[in-house]
Amino acid sequence: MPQELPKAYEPGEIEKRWAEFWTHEKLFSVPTPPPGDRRPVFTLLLPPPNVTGRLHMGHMLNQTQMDIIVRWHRMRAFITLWLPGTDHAGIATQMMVEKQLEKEGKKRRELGREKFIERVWEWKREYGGAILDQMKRLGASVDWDREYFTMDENLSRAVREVFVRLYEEGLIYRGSYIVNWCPWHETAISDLEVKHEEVQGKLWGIRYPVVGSNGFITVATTRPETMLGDAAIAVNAKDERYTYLHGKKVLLPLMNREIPIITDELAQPEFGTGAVKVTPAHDPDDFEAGKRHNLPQINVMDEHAHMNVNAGPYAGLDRFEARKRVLHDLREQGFLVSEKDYTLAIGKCDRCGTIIEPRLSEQWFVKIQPLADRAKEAVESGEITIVPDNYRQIYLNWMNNIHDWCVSRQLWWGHRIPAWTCADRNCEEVIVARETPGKCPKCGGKVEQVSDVLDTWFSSGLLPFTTLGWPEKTRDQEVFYPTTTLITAYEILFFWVARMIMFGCHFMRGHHQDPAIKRASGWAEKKNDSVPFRQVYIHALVRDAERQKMSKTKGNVVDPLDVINRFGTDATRFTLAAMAAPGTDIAFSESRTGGYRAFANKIWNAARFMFMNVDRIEPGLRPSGAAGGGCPQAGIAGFKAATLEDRWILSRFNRVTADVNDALETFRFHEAANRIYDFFWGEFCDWYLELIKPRLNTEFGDRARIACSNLVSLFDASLRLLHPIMPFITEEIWQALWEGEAPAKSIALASYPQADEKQFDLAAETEIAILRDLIVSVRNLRAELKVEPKRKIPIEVFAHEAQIEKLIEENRSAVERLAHVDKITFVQNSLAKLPGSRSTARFDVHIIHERKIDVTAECERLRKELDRLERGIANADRQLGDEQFLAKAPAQIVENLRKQQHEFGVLKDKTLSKMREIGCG
RNA sequence: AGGCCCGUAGCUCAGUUGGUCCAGAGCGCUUCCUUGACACGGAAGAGGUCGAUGGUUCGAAUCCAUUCGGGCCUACCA
Repeated sequence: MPQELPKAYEPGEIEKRWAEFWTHEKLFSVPTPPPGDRRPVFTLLLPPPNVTGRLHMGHMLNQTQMDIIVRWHRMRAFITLWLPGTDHAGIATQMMVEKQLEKEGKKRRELGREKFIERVWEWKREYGGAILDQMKRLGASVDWDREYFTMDENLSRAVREVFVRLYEEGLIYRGSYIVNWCPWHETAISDLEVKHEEVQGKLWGIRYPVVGSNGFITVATTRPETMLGDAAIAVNAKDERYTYLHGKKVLLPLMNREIPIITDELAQPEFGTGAVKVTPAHDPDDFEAGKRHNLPQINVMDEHAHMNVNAGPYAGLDRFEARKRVLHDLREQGFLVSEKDYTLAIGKCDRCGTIIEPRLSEQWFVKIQPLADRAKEAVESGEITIVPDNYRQIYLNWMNNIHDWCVSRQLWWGHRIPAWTCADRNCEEVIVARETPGKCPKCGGKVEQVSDVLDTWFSSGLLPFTTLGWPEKTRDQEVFYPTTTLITAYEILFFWVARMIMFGCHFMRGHHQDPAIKRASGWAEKKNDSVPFRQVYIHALVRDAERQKMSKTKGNVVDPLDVINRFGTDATRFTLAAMAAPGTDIAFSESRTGGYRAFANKIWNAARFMFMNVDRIEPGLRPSGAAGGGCPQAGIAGFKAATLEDRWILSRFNRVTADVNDALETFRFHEAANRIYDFFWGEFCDWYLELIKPRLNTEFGDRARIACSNLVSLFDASLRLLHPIMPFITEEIWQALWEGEAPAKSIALASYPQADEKQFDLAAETEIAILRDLIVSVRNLRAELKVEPKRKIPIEVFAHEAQIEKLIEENRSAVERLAHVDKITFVQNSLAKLPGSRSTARFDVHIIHERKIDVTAECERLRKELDRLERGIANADRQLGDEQFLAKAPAQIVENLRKQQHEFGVLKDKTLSKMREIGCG
């Protein structure tokens, strides 16, 4: 046992040491359980951080919560697998390496695809692991032996398999459609990757001359440059204002091209002039309209969003420069009829902020409806539960309005689409295959692989089964699929969670989890094992102290590693847990973290106190009755409840244990954390330790030995209770407590406390509450009467019942010590009216002290007290006089109210008599 | 345009299905204490009509409606 623990807790060295120990000893590695293993299983997939990622507060919160849940299950003897890995993050990683090249004065295209990808792998080898190293620092108890990377060969093979199967099932198609195009990245992106922003723009009115008349038709647009690609003007068939123009043509200004006037639902009579320009190559609605009317798709921009040859005189201009010129020319030529302010929502690229251009291009799509239907059903039927509940509805709403998913990206880094096209211009056959085809199966010509790669979320959506060996059927899948829980942020509910559900339900259809394991794990009643997880917990967003979203541009990002360096990982974890009430965002406050570092310090010093006593009383003492090896164990087995305070703390421990287990079951991390905090500090340290000090100091054996042994057993159990939240300090003290003879290699593998109802003791809790009241009352009086702190004073006590007098008598020395009293005298009459007294419904206490009380202050206090009591009595009278209340309220409530009414009555009388006595006005 | 969340002490937040919480915690603040686990400590204290209004109920911080204030997300309206 360490004789000399430092006085103050220094987390840095301790945390580093244990983090290394845990990974080095492979404590959290989970070999595949053999057939016949019937233990319960808990599986959790780490939402893979980007390889380019740096740890931020969101990760830290996410990982803290996951680690708490994981450690809690592991300590309750579940086979607990937490699977870590990283995501290749197509766009982000490619950008990172491009920037690196830029510094060397090189460009991606100069290097060529193959060389470039080599460079990315190099970069990945060099810097890719950073975030996982940071995770180790947090103590994340993941299985490092199973670490994956989404571009690993086995996962890549699975991606190809999925793509080919979906294609064969008709769920993937290729075609020319309008997609969100980022001109900066030069790639298509999905709807989800577009962020909408309200901006002040303009709405311009442009008039088009009607061919064969002197008339005009006026349309409105926010993007005038696209008029260069107009293919028609649409009016609504029901709009009588334009009936006379049906079948006519207009002359497209600037381009001098004739285009038809068509009738289409696209034009809504209420909006603007009721006439709308149709530009099929530059707007999704117009695209659809164009198809309905067989209009040409005139693309006037290239992949950089510069105008192309189709834009005639504007060719070569950037889109915004072109807009200026078009407007200028329209104005000069008299076609621009109006210009007004207009707020519009423009789409920007999520990553670079460039304004998205709707662009007509050849892309690959996943036909989403059949997948979405099953994914919706999995949640509606309760096969997957989403916590908090309101996210369930958000998920379903999204599923109901889902669009086909554009999965191709014009990038180099990623899973290349397993599709080839015949190089022969006359053939152009498309082949989708698992392996590179030798030649075109149709014409025998040479084939070229499609250059696009897949959306990064395509591969991450497969992880729940691909990390378990899919497409092979493996024992890992039987045991660990469906994964149990997913803990993640709302931000990726659609990007990732929804896609996992769609893919999981589709590709794992017909899968069955090992029935014995499923039953043992508590999922017997769930019918469907194709789902990727049984439950999803969506955690909050971490904001800064001012509730602002953290962002690099605002410069308000709190670096978790910086916080950890100052306060310790345990304190940071505890902060996040304690603030993580489900459904509400966290405003991260460092003062709070400071408070929890103090808590760690408190634990540390309580441990020093314990060790000091063990060394003195019984060196080599171990916690008694502790079960190792993660067997669940109720209560504290070896605890000998010899005294009132022993019975009390044992009861309290069991109640807190029940609450903590209950809270963790439903992801109420804050409640678990606060319960332990209040117990350890407010009850264990403030009262229990103080109460047992005299016993520890007795020179004669048994009393001290029992006290010491109880202390050690209680401490052991408390450490285990706290361990999931504060893994490091608990490991440090626990290992010291067992001095190399622990029942497990680590506290992480010891058993988690369970409540034992037999150890609940309501009587002890009530009695300690009375003694605490008495002690606090005396301290209170001392402070008010300004008794010098060092001076012991005599008190008188009047107890309402003999039992209470007996209780105080039996605990006389504790009262004397903790209230700094030198003599207790029991009297048989109320002391309530005496100055320098305090009353409760059970006793009056009076301190004998010559100092005059401050009458004004005392009267004011009494008036407040009286006021409080009278309000309480009035309330109770009103309710108890109400027949409806008596008839409808539960008996327990009525009884408690009666009791309260009585107690308040007693106290009111006491207060009044005292006020008369001191002469309050 | 639709949807969601929040508004409780100076600050940051708890308060699970309405009653035993007419309200708790941490930080901050005031007074006192360096008593051998801990000043990252101990003791005592001040501080809130739970955004506003109306309703449901025997009973509301907790449910409903309206309203004000703050935040967020989804959306192809020129």
